[in-house]
Amino acid sequence: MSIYDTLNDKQKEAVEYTEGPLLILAGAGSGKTRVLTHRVAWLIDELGVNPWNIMAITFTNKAAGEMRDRVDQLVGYGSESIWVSTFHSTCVRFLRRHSDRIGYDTNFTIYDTDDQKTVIKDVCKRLQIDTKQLKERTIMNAISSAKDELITPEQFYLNAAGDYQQKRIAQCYMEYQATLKKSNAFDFDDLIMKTVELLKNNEDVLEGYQRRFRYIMVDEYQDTNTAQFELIRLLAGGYRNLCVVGDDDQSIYKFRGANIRNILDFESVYPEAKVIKLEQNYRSRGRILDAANAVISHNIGRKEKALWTDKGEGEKIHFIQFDTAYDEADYIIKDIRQKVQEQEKRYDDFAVLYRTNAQSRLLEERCIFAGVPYNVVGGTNFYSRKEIKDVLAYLKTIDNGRDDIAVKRIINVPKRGIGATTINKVQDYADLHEISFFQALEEADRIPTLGKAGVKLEPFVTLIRSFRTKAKEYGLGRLMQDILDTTGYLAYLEESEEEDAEDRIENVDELLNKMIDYEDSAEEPTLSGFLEEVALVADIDSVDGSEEKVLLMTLHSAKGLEFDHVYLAGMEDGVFPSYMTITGDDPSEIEEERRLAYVGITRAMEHLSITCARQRMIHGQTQYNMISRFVREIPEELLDHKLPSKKHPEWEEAAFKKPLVKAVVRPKTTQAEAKPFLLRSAQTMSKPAAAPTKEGAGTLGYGVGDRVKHMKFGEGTVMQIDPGTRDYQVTVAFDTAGTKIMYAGFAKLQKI
DNA sequence: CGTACTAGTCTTTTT
DNA sequence: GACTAGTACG
Repeated sequence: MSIYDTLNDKQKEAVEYTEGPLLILAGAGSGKTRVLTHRVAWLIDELGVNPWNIMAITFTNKAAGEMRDRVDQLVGYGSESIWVSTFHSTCVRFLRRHSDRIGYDTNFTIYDTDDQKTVIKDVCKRLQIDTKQLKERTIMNAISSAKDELITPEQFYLNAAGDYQQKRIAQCYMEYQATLKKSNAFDFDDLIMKTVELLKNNEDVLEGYQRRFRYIMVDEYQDTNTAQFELIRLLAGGYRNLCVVGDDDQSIYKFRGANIRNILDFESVYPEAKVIKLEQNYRSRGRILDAANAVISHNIGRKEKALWTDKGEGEKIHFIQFDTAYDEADYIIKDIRQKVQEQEKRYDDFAVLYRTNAQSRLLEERCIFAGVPYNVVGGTNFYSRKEIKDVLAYLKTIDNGRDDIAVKRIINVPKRGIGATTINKVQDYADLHEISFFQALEEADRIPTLGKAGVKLEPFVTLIRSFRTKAKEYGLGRLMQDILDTTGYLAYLEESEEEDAEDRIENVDELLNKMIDYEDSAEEPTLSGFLEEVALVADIDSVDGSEEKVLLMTLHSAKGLEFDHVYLAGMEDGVFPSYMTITGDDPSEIEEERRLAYVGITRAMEHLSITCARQRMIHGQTQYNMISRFVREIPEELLDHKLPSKKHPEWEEAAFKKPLVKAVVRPKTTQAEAKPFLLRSAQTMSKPAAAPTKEGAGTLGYGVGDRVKHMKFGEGTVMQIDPGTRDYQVTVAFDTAGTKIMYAGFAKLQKI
């Protein structure tokens, strides 16, 4: 009995077809990871390929690690020398070796989105761009998309032709790129684009890698962008043993430049390519699969596939609509708790998926309230916290003195009396002499404009220099500890009056632990190595599936995972599909959302619950949404409850009438109120509960002359109500706090 | 130079 | 509602 006997015919074919280009169209749950790992095993065991000659590119570090583990289990040796990593890590490895070929030092820094924004801001200032007219965000997105498409600043400028705005962006792009180069830094997109540049312009380097990587595999191929495709094309250019695995129906990263054409056109780029479809699903029950198939069939321009399963139809899909998002969250969490208590389930059998990170808050709250252990994936990244970025900036400053952003970030943290004026003067000097910011600091005594302030700079320079010396003899852990002590950063946190000071200290402590972990586990621990690992982690990477916790995450994060019971929360038009895509005029965006729905549904193995709410707060405003169109695309017989008819929907009609005030100021719901609408009386249902975009004056619940109560200011009298652009401005004369003008939505005044 | 307050934006998703 | 950038003031 061999390990390959457990594969079906198609899977086996894909495993054994090793020579030449191969496209595996793997539907959700069709065992593509099994195919990939067995394929690697096959290459090593049966064909005697040296693991060193195999490269596999995955989407996340987590997937890479899992792949290595599984190959290890199959083969038992050699898995450590297979090159398995993400696109970004792969490129960093190339660049660390050869970036001097394209004019960068090999100890470059990686700029994250925050750093990018700082640079862009600076660039805008220099180019005198009015950021009200041309937003930083717009510029950043434009540059990022350009890089995804391998468009250089010069090409961008040419493409702009007569378009003034585009020309301005092109100038920013040029200036931005120059700044990065001066700082010896790459942004995320550069990692790919510059690697392509490196390989294209250095034939010896390219040939070296082409010879080494005889077999290349790419997972989640549907989410690659043009630059990534070009990278693969170059690397596979020698042997052409390129195997890509993907599912066009699961392409959900168009906003990040993913080019679905890469999968649809694979056969035209590689005419000799073999195509194998994996259509048997081993994950989900029949009804779940039927629902997924029904939804995705509404998309046009996809590769026809028919997923099937022999697992039996399973139970119906559970659908409930609630009055409020609060009720929805309450129900989901209590339902999970009940199932764990009454059935033999573990908390990690459950996942709640939603469209936007903001939706996690309510669920999290309910978990705490109900005592349900949970893990939120994503949201605010650990590494984007202020205190973490500060400490990292110290490390970056020590590692790469040309990283101006890092230096400027910490030059006055903790306070050293070095303000904006001084920094600007130093920067001017640096610009004038074309040196880095730190070099300018070192020459502070030669900057005449500084005056007295210059004295404060010297200790800082000495401090950093001493760290650099220490960095050579200390281990990483000790270095960081020393930084925290010597700079007084820890003391600065400890003395902070802020409420979350303790959390921050914990976070810094956590970072120290990670650093020590890294030092212990890495083969050759270096500061650059640690910083790059930190820069390239994805939220999902840190998720440990064996913990007994409910997972809360976005649909995007859930890709590639599976759970016994999945809850899809917030299935409402305006939330999912998002407001942006509904109101936008690009129909392909709805299709992308639909693919996301498909991904969500197919995460479920045994049970699927779909929930939505009539009313929810978005950006601090109450919104009233209809049931998601995607739910309506599921055949009714697959659901356990009928959907309310769309023709005379009492409650939906209400969505266009004026709302009740009560709906806005809502105290915590009791259990009894949290009943799903299907169990409610018709009377309750007909209650108009909905909302035009702006609240009418009548909806405030009070008028001029009324006595009202405010949480902070106490009682007072309403003097005036003015319609503002978004919300009403209310002037209130408080008995004790004086007269205040405030926005009605924020003030939460209650009539007394 | 540092702080405290105000106004504006945001959120669709992320390596 | 939360966060951030920008401004006025001490």
